Amino acid sequence: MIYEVIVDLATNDLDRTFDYFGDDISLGSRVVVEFGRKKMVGFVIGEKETTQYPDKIKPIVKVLDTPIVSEMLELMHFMKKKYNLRFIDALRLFVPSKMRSDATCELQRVFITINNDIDVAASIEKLSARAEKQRETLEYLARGEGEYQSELSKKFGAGAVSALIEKGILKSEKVSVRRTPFSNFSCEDVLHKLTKDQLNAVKAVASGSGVFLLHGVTGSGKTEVYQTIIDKVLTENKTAIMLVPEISLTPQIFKLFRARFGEKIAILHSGLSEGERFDEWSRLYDGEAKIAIGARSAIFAPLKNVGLIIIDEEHDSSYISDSNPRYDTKVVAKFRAEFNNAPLLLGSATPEIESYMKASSGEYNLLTLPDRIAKFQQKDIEIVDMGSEFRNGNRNILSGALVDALRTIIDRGEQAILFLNRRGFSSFLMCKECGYIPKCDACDVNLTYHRAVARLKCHYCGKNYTVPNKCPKCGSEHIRFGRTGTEQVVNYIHELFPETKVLRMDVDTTSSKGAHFRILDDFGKGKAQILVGTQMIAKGHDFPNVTLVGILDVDFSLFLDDYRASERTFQLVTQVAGRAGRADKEGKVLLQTFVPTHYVFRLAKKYDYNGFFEKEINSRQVTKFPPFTTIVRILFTSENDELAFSETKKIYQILKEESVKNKDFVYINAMRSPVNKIKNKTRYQILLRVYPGNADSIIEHIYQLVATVTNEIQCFVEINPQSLN
DNA sequence: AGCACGCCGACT
DNA sequence: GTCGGCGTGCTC
Repeated sequence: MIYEVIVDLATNDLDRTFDYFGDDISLGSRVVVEFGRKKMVGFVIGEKETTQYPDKIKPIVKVLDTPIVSEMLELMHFMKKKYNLRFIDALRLFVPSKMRSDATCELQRVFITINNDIDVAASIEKLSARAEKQRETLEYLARGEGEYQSELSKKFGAGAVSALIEKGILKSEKVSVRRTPFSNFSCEDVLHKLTKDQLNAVKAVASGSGVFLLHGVTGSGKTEVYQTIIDKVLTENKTAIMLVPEISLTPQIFKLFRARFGEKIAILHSGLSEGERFDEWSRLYDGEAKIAIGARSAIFAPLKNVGLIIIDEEHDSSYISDSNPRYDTKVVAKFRAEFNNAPLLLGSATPEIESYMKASSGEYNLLTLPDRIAKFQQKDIEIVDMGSEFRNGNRNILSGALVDALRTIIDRGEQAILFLNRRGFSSFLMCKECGYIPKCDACDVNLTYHRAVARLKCHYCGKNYTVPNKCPKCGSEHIRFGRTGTEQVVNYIHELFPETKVLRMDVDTTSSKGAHFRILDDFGKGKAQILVGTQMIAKGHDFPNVTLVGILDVDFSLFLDDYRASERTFQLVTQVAGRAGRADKEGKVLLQTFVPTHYVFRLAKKYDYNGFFEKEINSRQVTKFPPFTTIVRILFTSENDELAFSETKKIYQILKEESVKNKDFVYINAMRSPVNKIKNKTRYQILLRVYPGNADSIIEHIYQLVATVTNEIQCFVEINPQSLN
């Protein structure tokens, strides 16, 4: 038989199969082949009877293992087409990196059993009195059916195990798959504890297929719903994948799911070493673990017979991979769910606008958990007008109201969280007195200040403006940009309350491994009364003693040059506010802003997601932004500026011409990329917006066009990009 | 990505 | 004469 092999090299001209011959090799096998005169690892992705190259063809040297199942081969083809990936880009996502860095690392694990013709009791007798570990090992094995060598060595030491093999008492064999016997258990005892809404959600998802959107406020018990449905799925002898944002993969979550599902879960997160990741992956592949829990990449978990996929905090931007290989986890999840005829459950307190629209239109099934469970209660959000603070002479980072509130909780011995926005770096102009922000005439998008040319630019259409030195709205001269860092806030608090301990959490303080958890843990234990931090303190942590949450500079996120700025801000405020949620204590949330009347804040104050959705969806429709259009960005990068320019222009002109004839084009323009030089490479971009109906075919066409660009220019196509830098 | 082949300049 | 520069092209 002729086999079609993809070699493990990521270059465009090797993005095709090479024919080799061999016998009885399964598709998806990882093989060693001679490529040129080097031995290389590759993947078998096809087979056929004949080859076009009968005189060149070589044999497959060795079959290592078969890590890719047919579902993943289909997913590979799907992702290649959808995201213009190379075969190998997709394949690499499906396999732990250890299997590449270490080609000899075979999937087969060594399984140890007691030799059939051995009398256990007699053997134990014969062992030396000092060989206690060996005796323990043998006794342990006699009770079960056998164990992986790695596990056994962990328990009794490698020495004891190998000594017993040496004596011929134990038998070792390489196995590629071992099914752990599945224990049936009932989840009836859990079901009766659920609220009516939770129960409805469980029933709907467990008996259905398609996409479900679970809209439940913070503390409404989404986790219970997830766990119960996973239980149900397991009793049907199926498997489940649960994705959470990387940042929510806290020890608390591990504990919660370990307690419920024990060894049946495998956890994949960025903190794992190559070896650990490989082990967890293997446990899923072997069928030993049935539930994969992890961040984005866990969607590629090697599970068979998937009965459920959950994406928690579905609005989180980390589900979109914005560096190579680029893909949208939700799209991949939908593919896998459909392939397995399994439900896909998206959960969030503040769903993505696009998801909620699909839920309203009936494309997704909407499930709601409107009530918080007893121990949680939403606290009032108080809006503090920083403009009026400023006019009254307080130019500090903290408003009078927030300082008073801090004093109160310090006196009571309670805790506070102060939240700052990490994205403050993006510089836009704002009037400190009236909150006016310059916007682009054509795009209804906030302008960004470019220091180099001292002008304001629109990142969506490229139009630029002069910088006003007076506010055009109120005439104030206090129109400027600026930002405050966590460090400044900490220093200021030290000045005000020298006795009070403060912890700081941001990129600077969490760069070392585990620092993240340590800071949160210290704060949880009460080692500090105030925690000052960025984005990373917004999620999932539950500190019962926190009774005050201060949101300091969320305006920055509101005025990013991003069509999702309002959405992101609403999500952020809702999420941060949820940190002060315990019912048995009084608590409040203070939100400092220069634009107190902005609808995002007005609606967030009332926790009114539906109101926000209505407002936002209207504005998206009017301004023709997603989900009513699809944004495509084609980025050209090169050290050769002239060439990059001319290639950009060439592609632009082709597309421009098409856009005149094609009604699906809403907008198209070419420009220098806002960050127009990175590592000495100039950057140009073409931005277009097209109606979603035929977006796929237009995008495919763009992929073809981009393939004609000379190799000297790197060219990337992004769909609904997260950032336009 | 490697690794060959290949066709010009400056060396014992 | 030949050693070696890295441009170009191929790997089933």
